[in-house]
Amino acid sequence: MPEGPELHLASLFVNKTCEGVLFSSPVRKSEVSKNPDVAFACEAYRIHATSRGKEVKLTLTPIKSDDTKAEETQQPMDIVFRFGMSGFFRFTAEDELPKHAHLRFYTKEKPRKVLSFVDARRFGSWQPHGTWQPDRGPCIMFEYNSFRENVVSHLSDRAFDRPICEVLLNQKYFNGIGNYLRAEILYRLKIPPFTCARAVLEGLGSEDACEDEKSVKNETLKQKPARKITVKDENADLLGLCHTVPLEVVHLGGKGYDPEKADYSAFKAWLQCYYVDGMKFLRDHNGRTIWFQGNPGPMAPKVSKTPKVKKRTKKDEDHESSEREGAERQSESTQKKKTVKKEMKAAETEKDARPKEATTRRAVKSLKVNEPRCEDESPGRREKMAEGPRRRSERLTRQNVK
DNA sequence: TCTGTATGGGGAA
DNA sequence: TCCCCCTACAGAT
Repeated sequence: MPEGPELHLASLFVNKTCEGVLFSSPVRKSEVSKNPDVAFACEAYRIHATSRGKEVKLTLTPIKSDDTKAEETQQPMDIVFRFGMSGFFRFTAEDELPKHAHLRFYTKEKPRKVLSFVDARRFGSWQPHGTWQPDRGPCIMFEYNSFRENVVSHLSDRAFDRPICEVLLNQKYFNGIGNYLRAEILYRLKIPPFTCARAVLEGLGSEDACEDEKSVKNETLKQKPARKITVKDENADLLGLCHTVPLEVVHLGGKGYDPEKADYSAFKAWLQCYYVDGMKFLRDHNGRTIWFQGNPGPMAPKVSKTPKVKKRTKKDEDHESSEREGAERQSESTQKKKTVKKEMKAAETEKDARPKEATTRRAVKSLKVNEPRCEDESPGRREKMAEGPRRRSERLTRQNVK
């Protein structure tokens, strides 16, 4: 689900569903989550959400009653969330608690309802008494001017030595851009993804040429816009699109990128490049898939990386007789190391044990080598890969309709 | 049953 | 520059 637009839509969802709702402590955390407990003692409090880039802040505000003693008064608390790959909020009845609801806020009113932070993969995190992460830059959507200024004034930073597609994921400068947004933005401007970022950004001003248009868009955001916002690509530069393209997703009004939801179709139709049939894709230097059209650009990796093919260790090299054999052996040793670790983990964790056992069995048995693949040269596989999530989402949509 | 992939990012070397 | 944290799913075998 979560890039900047999804985080913002999540904050809108919280504010809409929790408007006028009183909550009551304790705030409960799942057993399995490694995130911190939220110690917030209050008989009645309200919840309000704000977003900034790829973070959401929940503010818990106590409601004072007449018999509350001054020394017992709970101060307001901010909890800052990052959603990882699968985080989102849901508001349900207590007996309909979603699977993987790792942090739960209960209503005061009975029968109780629950605002849950749901996160299947548990890559998400929260911080009680949290603040916006200091290393993250201004929000691409709602701090547009300072976002531009932050990029333009730091172009000498070595971070900009890298390909533009990789720099767009650097949250120090592009707080809110994620994998689908970088593909969509570069596609609109027909910028080869592996062009040096500095070369692309040099010459852009800290002031946006289309400022009037932007303020209109921000204005419409407060209400539900009557018409769809479309970007005039010919007028906007790359930094401009880093602002307007995510706002288009917000204006779609659904949940953004979330194949599990029935209203996913509007988002899917909005995508022009990411996972779209006929588009090319490559692994970038961080092992993430970049979708694009046309020329990949001069800084494209020589060999597209495959996550399963691990780098060889010195120990492995000592025992090698040839490059190929060595690579195969290393792959085995890496798998074995993983197996040991996973076995230990499976033994110590009783909750969620079944999937882990399956993983362990898999790891034990799978000692064969995974041949490197070059994705952009295998159209059959590419089509299948592109098709996968579509089929899945269509199936899920059908299920939802039922 | 096995493999590969997925909207992110912290931290070790 | 990597490995790792995790679950769920599609497709291959």
